[in-house]
Amino acid sequence: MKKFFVADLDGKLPGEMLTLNGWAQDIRILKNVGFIVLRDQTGLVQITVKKDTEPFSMLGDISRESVIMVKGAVPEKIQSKIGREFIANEISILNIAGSPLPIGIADEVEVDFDTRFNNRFMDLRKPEHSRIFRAKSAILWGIRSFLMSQGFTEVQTPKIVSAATEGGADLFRVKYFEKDAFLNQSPQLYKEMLIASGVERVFEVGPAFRAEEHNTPRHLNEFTSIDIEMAFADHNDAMHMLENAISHGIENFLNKVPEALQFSLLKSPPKTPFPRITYEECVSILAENGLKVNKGEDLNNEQLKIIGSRFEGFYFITHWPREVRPFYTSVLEDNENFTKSFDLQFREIELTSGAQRVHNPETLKRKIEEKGLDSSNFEFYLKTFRYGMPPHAGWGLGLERLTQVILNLPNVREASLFPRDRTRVFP
RNA sequence: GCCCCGGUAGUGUAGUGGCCUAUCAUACAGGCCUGUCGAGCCUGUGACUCGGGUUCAAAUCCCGGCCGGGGCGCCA
Repeated sequence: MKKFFVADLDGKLPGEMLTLNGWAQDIRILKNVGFIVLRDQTGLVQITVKKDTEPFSMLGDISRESVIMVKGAVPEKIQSKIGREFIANEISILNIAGSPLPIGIADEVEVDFDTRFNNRFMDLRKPEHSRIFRAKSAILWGIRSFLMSQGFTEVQTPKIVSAATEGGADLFRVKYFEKDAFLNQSPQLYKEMLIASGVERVFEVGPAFRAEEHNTPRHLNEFTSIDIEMAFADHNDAMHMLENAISHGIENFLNKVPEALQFSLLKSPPKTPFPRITYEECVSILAENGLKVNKGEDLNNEQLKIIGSRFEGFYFITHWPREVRPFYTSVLEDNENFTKSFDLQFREIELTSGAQRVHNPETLKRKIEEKGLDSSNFEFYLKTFRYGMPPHAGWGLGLERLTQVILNLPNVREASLFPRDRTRVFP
């Protein structure tokens, strides 16, 4: 049906009869001429309607945001400030838009988050909102193609599960016929089971669910997790894979999305390797700033801001104390108080958590119990460690948070088409 | 889970007890206008989150509900 896009008009010769489809963003009727600003996913064009032509009489019937088809041609000389112009010979209204609009598109009026998300389909007609998802798509595509080039297989694992992955985060409970089940908070256990299956490098892009009642600009209750797991690898290998994946994702975004530089915070792919700082070094820096971190304690937001201010962009915090890491995290050979783990940070925002994993089944069982969990609930998982499990490492990367920091969005909800937060389950 | 803040036309706002018959912008309707482009000018339509209370009088004060924004904790 649709032959080409508005942006394809560039370079077309006058006189060639063409058909455009799109939304009538604005209509201006003067005494002797009329104009429609037509929008499609590629941009805007001014449709010029001369008084002596047949479509002039119907201009008044076209409401803003109506869907129209226009036949015509580009003029000899473009006079519109938009930079694209099209002289209409014939206009058809394909679907009239109601009025008033729930959100104005051409209006220069601020709209609250709540109104925006209640009317997300309208909100996304604004290019500054829809382009976030073109960016997100391109970032993900770059990461995906990089992982594919490194011998990874993309997998899909269950989101309805019977047991908690890590015991920490709260899970959403669902009815599963006569049983209780949960929405998975992470594909962690399944990724590791696939390592035991002999698929040496796996990744998954899928939803993760957290039933935490937080209300912040960086939390979603359903988010997209990019998760990898690789056999015969340690935490350093996993960090290499991560920084290169992110760099490729950003490179693909900057190269493939029109006008990416205009709205991206990052103007070029970040240089690898990313800087690394250990947890103990962070504690020392904070001590110099008069902030005390108790032994084995996580760093809070205030503390992460201070650490983050020392770096331009992405950086790793490595060797976290064992107390703040899940049971499947392996510890350093020469100091069991610290782990072969890392977080990827951008300023104070945590983007990734990763580690080398425990691969010895007895150690793993002991660590599950040390965390106060019932190891019998993890038998399906532990079993896969008893018949030939390689050493392995991996990470989970939050796609919405990554998009948020690359585009410098004030709120992570903007990087989710239909965000799920503490109070929103609609639309 | 704890704490703070907010809810006024379709949208975004002004308003802190009587001068509110509620401000402004934008949208919408009608009119004017030699090509406009955040068009301009004129006229008009349109709103106090819900329930209870205080008061001679409530958009305004109090209590509760509903809805939202944020901080902490926790996390990706």
